[in-house]
Amino acid sequence: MAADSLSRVFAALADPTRRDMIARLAVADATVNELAQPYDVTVQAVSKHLRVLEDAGLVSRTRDAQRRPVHLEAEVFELMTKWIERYRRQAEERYRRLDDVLRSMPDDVAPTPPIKTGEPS
Amino acid sequence: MAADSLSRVFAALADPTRRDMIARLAVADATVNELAQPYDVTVQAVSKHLRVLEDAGLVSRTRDAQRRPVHLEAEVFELMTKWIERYRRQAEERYRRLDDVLRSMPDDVAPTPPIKTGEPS
DNA sequence: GCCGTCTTCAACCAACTGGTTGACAACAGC
DNA sequence: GCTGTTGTCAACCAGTTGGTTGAAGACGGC
Repeated sequence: MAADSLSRVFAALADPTRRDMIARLAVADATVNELAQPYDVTVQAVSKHLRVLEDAGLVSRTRDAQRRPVHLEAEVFELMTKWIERYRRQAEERYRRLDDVLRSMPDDVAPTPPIKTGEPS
Repeated sequence: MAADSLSRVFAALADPTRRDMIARLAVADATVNELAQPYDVTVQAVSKHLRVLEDAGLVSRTRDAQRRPVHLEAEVFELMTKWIERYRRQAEERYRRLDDVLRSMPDDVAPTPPIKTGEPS
């Protein structure tokens, strides 16, 4: 299913709790317990969320005794912005081009497909 | 669940088929049938995908007789880029600041802060 | 008015998700 | 060596998702 990395990243960020964790990790690294604090869920649930984020490459976990500090890996964001920007630009350019075409179109070229109707000759 | 708009947008883009549709819609508007052509799924499945994209505000559908041309709404992309860029910048700045601190830190200053920040021990 | 085309609606199904509880592994400290 | 803390693994459950088939709605053409 969502095997490709882009799908994993988008899916990971589709959850508000996970986005909030990202927001907090942008400020400082944190342990699983610390991350779990503000939410009304078990530590296990948070651990699962972190796994999703880790699989998406958005965070990494190191070892510090029995603690597992979580660290934000912001580079992956570029993957997304690249994808997004690509199509945003493409769409924008298309609109621009379409505008030009419409503006330069003489009256006798109707935008109505001249298929078998009262033929516009 | 994914009630907020940001979640809907991310979730919508977490599917490769839907991302592919976006890519094609960036080139030109298309009908449901046209969109369904390349994929090995039923038209109904594609219609469902389009509903997800529409709910996320990524596409809009107009009426043209019994056809429903699908149109890409690229503005929503900004919502995402804004979110992403915010935390990417924040994380980057944090790393920069941390770098400064480490660089300017004399040996006799213990790196143990009163609050638990990501201290590299 | 009927037919064919394009599209959606409804019901159903398998798989995934986000949550739970319970057990257990790893480690610091006493 | 026990004990407490931190975190993960496993099994389970309800709800969502992405797909299917079948029926029906909306419309142009004849």
